[in-house]
This record gives sequence, C-alpha cells and structure tokens, in this order.
Amino acid sequence: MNLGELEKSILQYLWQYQPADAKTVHGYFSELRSSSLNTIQSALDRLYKKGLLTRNKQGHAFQYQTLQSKEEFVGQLMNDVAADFISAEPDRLQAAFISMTQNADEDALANLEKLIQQRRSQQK
Amino acid sequence: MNLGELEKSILQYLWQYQPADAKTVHGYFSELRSSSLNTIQSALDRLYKKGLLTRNKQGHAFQYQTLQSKEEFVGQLMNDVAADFISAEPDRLQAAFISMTQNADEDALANLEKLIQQRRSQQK
DNA sequence: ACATAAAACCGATTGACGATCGGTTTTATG
DNA sequence: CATAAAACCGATCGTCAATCGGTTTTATGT
Repeated sequence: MNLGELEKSILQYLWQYQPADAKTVHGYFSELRSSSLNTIQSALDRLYKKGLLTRNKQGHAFQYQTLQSKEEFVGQLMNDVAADFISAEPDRLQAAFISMTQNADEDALANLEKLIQQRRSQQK
Repeated sequence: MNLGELEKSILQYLWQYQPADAKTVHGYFSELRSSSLNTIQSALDRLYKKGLLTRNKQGHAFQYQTLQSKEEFVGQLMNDVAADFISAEPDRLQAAFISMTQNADEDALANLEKLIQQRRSQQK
C-alpha cells in the first residue's frame, strides 16, 4: 500500500475527528495547505477505492470513516513491509522485534513484555 | 524509502550472495526475469545512491554489498512506516506492534517473549 | 604506452501513481 | 421541479522505477 502525503494527512485527520465529509476536511486543511475542495475530494475517493475508508451519504455529502484503527492500520503496514522481505513467520516476528527495540529503553521493553504476556494468557 | 520490485529482488539477492557485481546479478536474474545488464546496473546504482549499498572496484567492476543486514533494514522500514503515523507515542507504537502480531501463534509469542527477555538482560 | 574489451555513465523513454483542479453530471431538498 | 451542493470525469503535472541504447571511461594484456 503506497500512500501520498495528502492521503496520510487525511487519514490522520479522520482518526482524530471522524466521521467527516470532504467539505469539513477541506475546511480543516485550508489553514495547513492550499488544496482545493476537489483535491481533497479526490484524495478521499482514492482512499475509499483503496479500501481504507467507508462512506455513506448523509444529505448531500458522503461521510467518510476509517475502516481500521490507527494501530491496526500501522500494524498492517509494518506487516506488509516486512512481508516483502521475510516470508517465514518466526523470522518476521524477530525482525519486528528488532525494529521495535532498536532504540527502545528499558521501560519500553518491560512494557512490551507485559503486553505480550497479556496476549499469551488471553489465547490460553 | 520507496523501493521498486527489481530493487527489492536485488536486495534479496545480495543478502544471500553478496558481494556481487552487476554481471553476476544479471546472470542470476536472467533465469527469473528479462532485464538487460544495463537495467540491473542502473538498479544497483539507484540502490547505491539511496545509501543502501556500498561498492568498491575489483578489477573492472564494482562489487556491491548491502550496508545493513536484512533484519536491520526491515526494522528500519517498519520503523519508518510507523513513524509516518505515530510520532513520539511509545504506547501507540507498541499497540501497533501488538496488532501486527494479531495472528501470531503461541509458539511465536513465546519466542518473542524470550527475545525480549534476552534483550532486556543484555542492556544491563 | 596504447589498443581493446569491459564496465560505468549518460540520457531518453515508458508506465504508474499521487496531486491538482476545471468543468459536467447527478442528486437531495425546499 | 428548480437549484445549489456534491459527486464524478478527465486532463495535466511531477516524481520515480524500469528499461535500454549509445558514449565515455578504465583496467589490463601485449
């Protein structure tokens, strides 16, 4: 999945304020970048066609919403990028681990370990 | 960092067989894809200019080599892709990581936990 | 030193794709 | 059913990977 700058910004916006229609998004970005309403609209449409957003009409306009949480989405992205190079599952996890802990401090590691223990006990 | 298909394949090749010159790489890929020697050469050059490879002349030809291990590189990629959305929020990064391990099985998680413990004890 | 073969380098072309936006069509609603 | 609002269409631009022909540079054997 390749995303442009505008697309990323819109996703970020939606995770914070969704649902939103093109006009609202455009209103928000008018202070940050000079994109016409049409540009915002077509970026939303691209994201929709990429399967990252849902939309449903509310009056005149589509209300857009993300399909995944930011965490799920980023997890997916990391997985995809890793899968391009690493096929076997255990290796992939190991690589992920390395990336996560490249500059992780002790607290972060402890925290991570706790999360993993949680997950292990959850799935019996 | 955006990589094309050929670039990815060449990186994979190098991690397995480096160092190698353009001719060698071309020889390898001649069975897998129809790319001229020049195409391979310019892909190697692109990777070199992107800072992913080193090279030094050995007789006529440059011998190319990766700068990072596959694991380091993939870790970097995952980090970059996460950083696009998650800034300095360790918790969120971890959440994303956990979501990435959504369908990891018990063995993989156990393995991962072991790796974390290793890393924790390493760093005093 | 110099001819030559080998490789590097240069430049042009093609194909995707994100960003951009003007103009036309569709549609919700007073 | 008129109209304003939004969706949709299509064209252009910029960037970048892939491609490769042709030229320049260079390593090396005689």
